[in-house]
Amino acid sequence: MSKPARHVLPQERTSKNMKKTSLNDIAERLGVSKTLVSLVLNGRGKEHRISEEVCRKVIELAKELNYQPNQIAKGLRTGKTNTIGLIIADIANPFFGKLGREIENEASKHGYRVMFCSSDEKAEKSKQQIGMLMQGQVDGFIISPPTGSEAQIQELQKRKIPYVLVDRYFPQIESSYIVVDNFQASYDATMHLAKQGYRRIACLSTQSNLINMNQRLEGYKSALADSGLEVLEERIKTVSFTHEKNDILLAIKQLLQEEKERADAILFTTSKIGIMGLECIHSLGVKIPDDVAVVSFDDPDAYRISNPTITAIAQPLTEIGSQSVKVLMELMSPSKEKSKPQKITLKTNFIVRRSSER
Amino acid sequence: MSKPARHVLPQERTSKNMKKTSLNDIAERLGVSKTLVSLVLNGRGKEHRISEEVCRKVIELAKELNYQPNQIAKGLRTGKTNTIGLIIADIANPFFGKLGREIENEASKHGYRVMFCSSDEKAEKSKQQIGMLMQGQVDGFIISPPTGSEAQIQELQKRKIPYVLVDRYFPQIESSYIVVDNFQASYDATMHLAKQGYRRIACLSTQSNLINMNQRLEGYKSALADSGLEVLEERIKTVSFTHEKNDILLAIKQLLQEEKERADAILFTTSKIGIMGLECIHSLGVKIPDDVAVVSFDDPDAYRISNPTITAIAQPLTEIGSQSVKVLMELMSPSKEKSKPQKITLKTNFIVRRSSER
DNA sequence: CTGAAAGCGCTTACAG
DNA sequence: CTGAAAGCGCTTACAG
Repeated sequence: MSKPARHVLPQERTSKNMKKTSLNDIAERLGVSKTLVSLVLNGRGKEHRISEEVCRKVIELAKELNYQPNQIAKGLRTGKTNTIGLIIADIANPFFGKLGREIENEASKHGYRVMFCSSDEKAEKSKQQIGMLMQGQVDGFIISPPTGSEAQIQELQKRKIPYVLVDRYFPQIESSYIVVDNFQASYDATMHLAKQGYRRIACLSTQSNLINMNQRLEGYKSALADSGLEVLEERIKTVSFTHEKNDILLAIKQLLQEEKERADAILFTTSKIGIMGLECIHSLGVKIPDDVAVVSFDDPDAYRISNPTITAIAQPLTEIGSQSVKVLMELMSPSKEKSKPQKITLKTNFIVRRSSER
Repeated sequence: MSKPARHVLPQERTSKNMKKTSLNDIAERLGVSKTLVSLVLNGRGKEHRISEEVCRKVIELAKELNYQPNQIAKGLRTGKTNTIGLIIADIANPFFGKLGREIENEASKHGYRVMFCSSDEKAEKSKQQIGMLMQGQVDGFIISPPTGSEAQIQELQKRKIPYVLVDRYFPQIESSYIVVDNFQASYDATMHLAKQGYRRIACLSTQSNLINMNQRLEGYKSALADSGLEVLEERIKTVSFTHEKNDILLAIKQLLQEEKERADAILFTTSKIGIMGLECIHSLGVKIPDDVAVVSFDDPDAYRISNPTITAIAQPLTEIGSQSVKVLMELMSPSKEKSKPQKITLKTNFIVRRSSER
């Protein structure tokens, strides 16, 4: 009885990893089948009425051999990876970093891990990243989709791959999403400035047609109108993602210096712009809030230790994170195949600090 | 000729995913073997002298069917996942967020993805996370090991699982690591304060015996000694990870108010402590640098927009990130099985700003 | 109560 | 130049 020739893997196992124990090892040592071991170790022993005696033995040996089920093999068999793909603009941006952390926490409660990709707000990048992760690596996605990524999202839709959008969405595509009420947040912030007596309120935003940014602009404009203030196009500046630093300096100079009617307040629509904007303001020697008041979306650490402290529109990151995971979990559960997309809009938290005092 | 009964997966495939195309689909449609298709699609057609005609056909059909190789299946077969496990304290902490981003960038150049876990500096957490990811999910680890995680690292060592440590390491364990010269950085920063004429220089650090923190303390003490200044234990305060906020406020009060000989400068050994510390200092109405000078490790955005701007010890995050991936890649390459651990110490960048001006 | 067998989608040593 | 077959480590429908 000659054994059939054993195939040898390219990376020889023996030197590496000291041969991890597999289901088979346990089965052989105990003289039972893999089936039984698998059942027992998955806690389905009782249900299959396997004797307590046998169960105990299996569990003991598994512990002794420090058995760790190979998730890859499990994944191949079951079609589940227990992994979420997270596509955001930049994990180094504290806004997304904090969001990522909240998603990690909630995912972990459901037994899920997360894989992240930074798209830098570039549609080509997110397309490549989604494509890569779609190759059987993740069970679903949480995505903050960049400008121009509609087709990718539609592709996910078409392929019935579970996903939820965060921070922004595409109105023409039926998706689940978790966002904040950007219009209201922006409206309230601008009203606050107007009530404090500021008359020449400017807005510095990003050059994108993403819905969240558009809504922030609209909220700003509406508040001006409702306060009897004029909406001047030259007080609305937008900056690109790529040359942000220069663009912002230029915009702020125009807002504060070159015009006759210089702005007496600025609304920043993201913390990234806000932080750079504040640097520019300081470098120009302009005083906050005496020369110009400042309000910004998001609430990074920097705004609390800034002097003066910066009035902020804080987003409920914990809730955005946990809700996005929860909704994704529902989409991924086999039972709820036909459930409607969930569209969740959360309130922001307006924190008045010294930068907008009169 | 009755077909053998086809097994049906629990999650019925037909409704989901519209049956992704597999190697087999292509092979069948073309009337060739899976082997051939696999070879061609992996660019090994020439090498195996498969006719150009056939190669072209395979590649064409693959494109047409939008074939995406199933990475899980590939992983099971080859034992490689092309994924790195990243264990850091907290992805929401901008220091680790930026590091994560750099690691992501470099990993992507090598065709790798990254999975992150936040350990909150808790050994139990990192143990659980490493254990989870070790179940065939990642090819190697980049870890910022918390206090008390020596055994976990030794376990990786024992199992010959590739890993590299960042930010800190355990001197008693032979590992590859990428760190900065913490002693020198701290020494230089303290000397800078001494040269500016500050005499009562305090240090606020974390309650941990991690080597990086110890070295920062040692650098501080050495510089005091070399400047002819006394090292007073009551000027060295440490705070726990859990109650940081309260601890810091208390420590700063003690440093600045309750003592007769109040501190005239403070060295913060992390940006997390630094940011909270600055908040406390502001809330106490103490002026920087007139009442107390400030220097901090790390260089978050906050330090540039703070008023005054904060003198910082910036770590070369790009290089730490890229080096850690490069070293890990070497460890994971089958050729270099026996190479010695790489121990890399990088220089920090001292940025003098207004918070330490005299 | 338990086991033999199929199969997830790949890669690769081997044979021709 | 090409294919049949084994096998990575699991899970599960089916048979007894």
